[in-house]
Amino acid sequence: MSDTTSTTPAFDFHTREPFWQAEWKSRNSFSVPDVPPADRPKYYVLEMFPYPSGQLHVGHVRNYALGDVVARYKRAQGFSVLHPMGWDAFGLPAENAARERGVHPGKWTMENIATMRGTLQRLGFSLDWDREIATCQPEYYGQQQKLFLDMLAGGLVERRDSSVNWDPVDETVLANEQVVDGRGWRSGALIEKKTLSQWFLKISEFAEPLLASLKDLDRWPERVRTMQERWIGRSEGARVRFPLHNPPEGFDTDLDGIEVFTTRPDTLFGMSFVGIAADHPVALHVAKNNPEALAFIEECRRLGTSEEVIEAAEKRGFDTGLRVSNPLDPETSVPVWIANFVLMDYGTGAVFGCPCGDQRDLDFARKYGLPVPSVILPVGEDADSFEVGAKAVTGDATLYNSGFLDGLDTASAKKASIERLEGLGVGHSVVNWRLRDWGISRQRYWGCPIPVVHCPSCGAVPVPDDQLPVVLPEDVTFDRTGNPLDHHPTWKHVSCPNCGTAATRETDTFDTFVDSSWYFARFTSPHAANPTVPAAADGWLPVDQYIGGIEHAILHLLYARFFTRAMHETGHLGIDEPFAGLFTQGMVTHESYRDEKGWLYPEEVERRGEDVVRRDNGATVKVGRSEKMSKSKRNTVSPVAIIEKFGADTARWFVLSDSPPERDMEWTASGVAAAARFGQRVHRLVSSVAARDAVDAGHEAAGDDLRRVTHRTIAAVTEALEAFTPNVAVARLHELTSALADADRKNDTGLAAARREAATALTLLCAPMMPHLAEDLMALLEPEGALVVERAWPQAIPEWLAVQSVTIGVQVLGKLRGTIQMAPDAPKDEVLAAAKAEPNVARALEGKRLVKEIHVPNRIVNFVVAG
RNA sequence: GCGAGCUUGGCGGAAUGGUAGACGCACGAGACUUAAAAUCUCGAGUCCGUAAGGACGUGCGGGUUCGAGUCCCGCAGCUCGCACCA
Repeated sequence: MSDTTSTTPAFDFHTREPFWQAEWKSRNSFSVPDVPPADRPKYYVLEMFPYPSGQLHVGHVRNYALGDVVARYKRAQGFSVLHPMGWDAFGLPAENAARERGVHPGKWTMENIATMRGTLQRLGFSLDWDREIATCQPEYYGQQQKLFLDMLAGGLVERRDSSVNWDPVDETVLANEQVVDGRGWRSGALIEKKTLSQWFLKISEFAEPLLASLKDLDRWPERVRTMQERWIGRSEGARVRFPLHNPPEGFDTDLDGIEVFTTRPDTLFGMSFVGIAADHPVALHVAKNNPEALAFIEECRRLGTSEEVIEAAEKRGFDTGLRVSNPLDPETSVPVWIANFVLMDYGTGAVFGCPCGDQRDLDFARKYGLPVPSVILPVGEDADSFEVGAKAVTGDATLYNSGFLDGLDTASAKKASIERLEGLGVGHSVVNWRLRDWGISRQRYWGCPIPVVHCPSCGAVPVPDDQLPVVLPEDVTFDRTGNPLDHHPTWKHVSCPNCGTAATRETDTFDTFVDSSWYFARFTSPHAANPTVPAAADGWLPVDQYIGGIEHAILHLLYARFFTRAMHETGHLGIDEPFAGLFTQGMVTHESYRDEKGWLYPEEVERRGEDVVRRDNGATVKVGRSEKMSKSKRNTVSPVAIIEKFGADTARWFVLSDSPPERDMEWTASGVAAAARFGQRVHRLVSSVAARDAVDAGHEAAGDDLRRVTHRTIAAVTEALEAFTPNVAVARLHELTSALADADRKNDTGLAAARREAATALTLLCAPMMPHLAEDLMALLEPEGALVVERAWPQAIPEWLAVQSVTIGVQVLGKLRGTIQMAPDAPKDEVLAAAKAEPNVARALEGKRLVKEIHVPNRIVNFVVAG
């Protein structure tokens, strides 16, 4: 190899990368047993599994490269590492493909999986492929059906009516995000609200523990915890019942009052109206014989879906003519309004309006000329002169004009008012949660069948264990609207497991968030006959490091946390929290290019000096800012093309360089080229060392400096990987490479041992990022030695971390005036003397009186002077 | 509206309260080459100065400190999330 000319590429990734991949595979380098071995600590690294959309994109490459760095690093550190991969394989795009192109969702999905698996494997990730799972396979979803039935038996599931977005043209239910301006995204039809009987998981019963244990997730990003906290939405207050003064005829007895949730019971004396949601039972009752009320309600419903954002500021209402009395002040009564800003699905769907203490109530009162009684006095204001203006009172205040609450501060008044309400039997303190139960029924084909049979006499009957899994029928058609499961000729017709009479299967399938709520547990025993195997699941879980996009900060992570608890309750897991550490990585962005004809792909343009031009005709192209890659702007890069042109190691190295992983990173052609260049440079250098420097050379003093750099680099890279900053590790490896290049140029055999040591360290330290190159280099350095994947992480020797001399900055009044070289830990008086002797410092001190001398050993000297 | 995060050279970024700008990109100069590519070396925050050196400098304004990119208070801009949550 020593006579290699500089024109041939040193590292032929086209052949070497597949070679090492095959080598790892044949040695089962990345497989681990279902039960973690007792002789080593376990480490479970997991990246969020992908939806098989068709092609891997560079965002995936970044996600999985990060995870692979962790996995390979931990493996080298002596951990037994579980690092599995699978597919979030159910979902709507497969059905859309079926409708648009006539391809069966299963076929479409499995083909996509094959393509994407191929790309992942070509990237050389250290995955245990024997554990691969696809959620669309009965082996997986059948176990999910068991989990569901156990939760049903355990009282964690409920069937109840719920309203959905119904597209009357496509005859399908739409998710909220599929409803655009009140119309179906595909059909354009006006969406209707339709009430269906649906299955719910009782996540709200877990609101308290889900909230409480957030504080223990100290290796989660603060903002994810905050988002979940707000989503769960605990709020303390009171429920208060307002008796109807003038109930209209025909009112049900349970409608003889209006129940309100409030966090401000202390402001009851400031009440000027009660607001109810458009869908509130009282509102609906009023609308029965009041066309105007009905018209207003219908308008509110429309606004609910379409112009919500535009009209957000506009408070509107309708006076029902009903009045309620104030329980704390029974002599008074206030009107009941239907108000568009009151939500039916929060609290009780009714509020009492205290305009002086709530901006919305104030806006509403001003608009409709309702009174604004002043009951909250801001600290420092005078009761006789204070008036509420355009802003409601918030912040520190005391109550006044409020009977027995007068003079109390907000907190005391809340307490006192609740006590009074409870004494009167008209209210009580409650904790209200924003989190609502999780509706999991979807009227779709491509999902996990809900394992229930509906019998006319027995009702909803669980499918018995010996009839599981309930498998999706293959022979379905998408040539008509609606759910194919529903119009399948035979599938849904079964006999009741209970009584044997003719019954029908549930044709709804699970929300695909269910599939991803427990896959991390299934990975620990992916082929077991039960959902989990306790020794495996409890041995490997929790996931030590979970890595994925911030877009899953709330739903997926919250559902997975809930599911883990539910699986604990039903005996499938022994833990409560699935993910001990969470890392959310940023997006990959790219410049966009366009000319007058439209957007251009990056490969259609090239840089010429300052300009970017079209490759085909040289015309100048307009360059847009770097933003999230999207097909519509054509600012995408294909991982497959990058691998073919530069190799997997280059792609991996590049996505780990420069940008810290939690931030967005910009994909640039020059950055990829630099990564490729670096890999080749390392290969040239290490080849040179391997060819020239004897394996058994002894260390000589000439190599001391290089040794120090080597060990400092080992320490620094280790620290950087521990801190999840591979970009910093990359920088340190550049430095080691430069130092080795300097030593390589010197024709000094005294450097031989130090060069070998540096080359070996460089190889091992690069390995988590560029594993194939590292194997090639190690094979050059030690042809008979072990593979890199079988080697331990290098250890920095403390002796060589010590520096020979330190550069100490010398400041005068905090301004740097010079630097001095000193032996490490030199005595203070020597350092100060040398500092004063530094010519530039001496000049700055001249004629000044020394007030104070600051000395931070090995770092800085600061002279404080006067005069 | 509420909340979180971010703001450092031409660009991406580094920096336990202690020499700001490591490392990389782009750029410039040079070496090698008939030439180019590749490779290698050197340079570079801005301004003043031939230089030595000096002034300024981490979004803006204050503060704490011998010393602030870093800590505290206020403000602005950008990004993201939630959004009439009673």
